[in-house]
Amino acid sequence: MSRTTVSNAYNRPDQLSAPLRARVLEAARRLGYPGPDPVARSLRTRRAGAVGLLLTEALSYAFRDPAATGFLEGLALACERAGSGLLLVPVSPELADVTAVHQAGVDGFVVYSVQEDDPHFKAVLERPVPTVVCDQPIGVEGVDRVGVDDRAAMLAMGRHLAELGHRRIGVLCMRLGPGRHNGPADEARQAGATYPVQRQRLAGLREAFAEAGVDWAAVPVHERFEHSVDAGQSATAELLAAHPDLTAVVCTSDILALGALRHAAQHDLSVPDDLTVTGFDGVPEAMRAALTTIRQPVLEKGRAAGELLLERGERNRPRTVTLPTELVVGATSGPARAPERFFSGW
Amino acid sequence: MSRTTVSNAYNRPDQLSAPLRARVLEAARRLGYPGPDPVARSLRTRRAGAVGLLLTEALSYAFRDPAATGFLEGLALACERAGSGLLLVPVSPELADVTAVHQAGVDGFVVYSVQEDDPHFKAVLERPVPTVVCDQPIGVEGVDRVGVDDRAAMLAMGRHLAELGHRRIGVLCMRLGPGRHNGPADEARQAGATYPVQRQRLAGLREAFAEAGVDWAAVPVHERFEHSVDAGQSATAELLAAHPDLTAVVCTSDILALGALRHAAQHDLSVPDDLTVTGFDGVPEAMRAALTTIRQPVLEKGRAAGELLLERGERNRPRTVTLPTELVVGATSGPARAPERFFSGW
DNA sequence: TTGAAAGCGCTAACAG
DNA sequence: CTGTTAGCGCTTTCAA
Repeated sequence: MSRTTVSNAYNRPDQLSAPLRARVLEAARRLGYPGPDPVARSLRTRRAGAVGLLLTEALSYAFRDPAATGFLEGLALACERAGSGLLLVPVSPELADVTAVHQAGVDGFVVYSVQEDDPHFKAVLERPVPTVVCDQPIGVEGVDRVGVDDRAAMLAMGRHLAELGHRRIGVLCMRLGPGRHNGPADEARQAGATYPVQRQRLAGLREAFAEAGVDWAAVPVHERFEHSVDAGQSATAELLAAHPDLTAVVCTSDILALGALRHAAQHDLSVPDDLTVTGFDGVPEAMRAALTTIRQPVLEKGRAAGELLLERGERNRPRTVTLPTELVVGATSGPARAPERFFSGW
Repeated sequence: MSRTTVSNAYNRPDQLSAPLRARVLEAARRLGYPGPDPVARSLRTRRAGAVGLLLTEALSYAFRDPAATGFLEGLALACERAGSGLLLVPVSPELADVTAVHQAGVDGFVVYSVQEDDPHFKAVLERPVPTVVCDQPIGVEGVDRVGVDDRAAMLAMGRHLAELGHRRIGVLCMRLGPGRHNGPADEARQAGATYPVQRQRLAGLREAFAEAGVDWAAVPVHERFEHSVDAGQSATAELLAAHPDLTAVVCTSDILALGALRHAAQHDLSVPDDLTVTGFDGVPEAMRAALTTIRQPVLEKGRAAGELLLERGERNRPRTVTLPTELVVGATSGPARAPERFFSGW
């Protein structure tokens, strides 16, 4: 009996008679043959049957960030439908060890929100497989992208706040660039941010307040390396200590905003009467807290990224998918309090 | 120049001179050679560099269940440390299509909480790679397992409730066996449960109440196919409608218990004065709600599973890891209300 | 240090 | 319907 016959027995049941196939499978079982080796098959067919996922953060962090899990859920959905596996590539974000990217047996990569010039990302680009980026980096040649219009979204948020009379605002943002920077981010650092998404969000906000006649140079922006509720809380404390006159804290993520809310609660600041707080993302926790935020379709982003990568049948399709966002006015934004009301407790 | 030299240039820099190596790499770049093909390398070295993960539920569900994400986080941590990828195997839980398991190029499988006789699990066992099970199924020969003592944990919970004077309790449990069953689960169904974890938890509870002289046959057990807060809520409504005299609702998961709490809140039942509610797992949401529950180290489970699979150096290691659990008495369990206090509003 | 040869396990042409 | 042949791209002895 030849190898072909056995191979056919497994892969193309219609190419041989049923009894013969049964005989083959029976013999295989008797001999303890575990079926075709998937790696050898992949080598031969030039198809790994899996999509690689590259994240900025440590793999384990992704499961703690609700926006990331939403994305993962959507991506997993798309992979399921296509019968493709999802390989989480184990990169140590601080380390520039790229072997994991080289070692990944995948048919393509999805890159989720990584820094410009990320070495792992560069390694991905060198691999001869298609790549789809979600969110960041932007404008990489030959690479499809799915994301939202961060600038426009934050512009809408800024206008909402300006309409409410806010003129003295503070901003909490996520990591802007290299280094474990925590604290105020001056305009130079803002301009040099290697995370386009943060850059865009700040730009949108700046534009909205420029319309209201607010000088951006006077707007304090505080950066946090870690993305967590705790980080948001401590950053808010810092921000308000330095600028007691602020009427609103604008955060570039819901997680940070939840930290701001926690600070407010612990310091008997009434939201929104004493302080307006806003977020970005629209994660479940934030919606439960009635946070004023920008909702973006995180699950759809994952699904779209997966589909872009897996359904490569049709050429000439859009190489960029921009999903819609929505300003959700919750219970944490209200009219700016009168200028004379100060709080010494900060 | 020979293949060996090129291979060495990539894999064993110490086997050739630095200048030669540079020359090779330079030439590779010039010729557009993307580096060694990971699949071919895997075939040759007989190492895929990835761990496969098999879940009961659809891949996408895993990201929504906090216990599962905790497990994933721990597993991802172990994989990171070992430099191994984590391949999420796309199985459609309802479908018995096993090809995804056959197709996965992995060095081993981690199986998370699947049913006995799950066809995907069977397919995993046929693969000639090591396998580690978390939670379920139990007692599979030649397969390592990490889990907790579900029976003992629930025994402790039952005793806690019995001490508080509860005698008329109702139980909400997760899927017990095949079929989309929703509603009361009689003793036959309980005994025939194909999910050992649920079986064990019920057994522990039964034992505790037997000690208190309660006949298990009189304890209503309601099953839900779906594992969600909504399911817990509707099951609680059903349970209390059929048994208005219950003083406690014992849930085999926090998610279900959160649903019970929601039902109580929406029906003006005071917890724990009118009704005691308990959960299982100790997920963050539940701890925030001060739920009385059993805390189990979900992250550690993931990490232990990964380590068991990846650190196969030492032989004669324990083939089973049983992690500790802890009864956490929160604010949702209190003394049973007096028998005469009934609620007609149910 | 470098090169030649062997083969990991499989599938896709093609010929019978 | 079945068998023969030829690689997929790599690493690893082993010899030069």
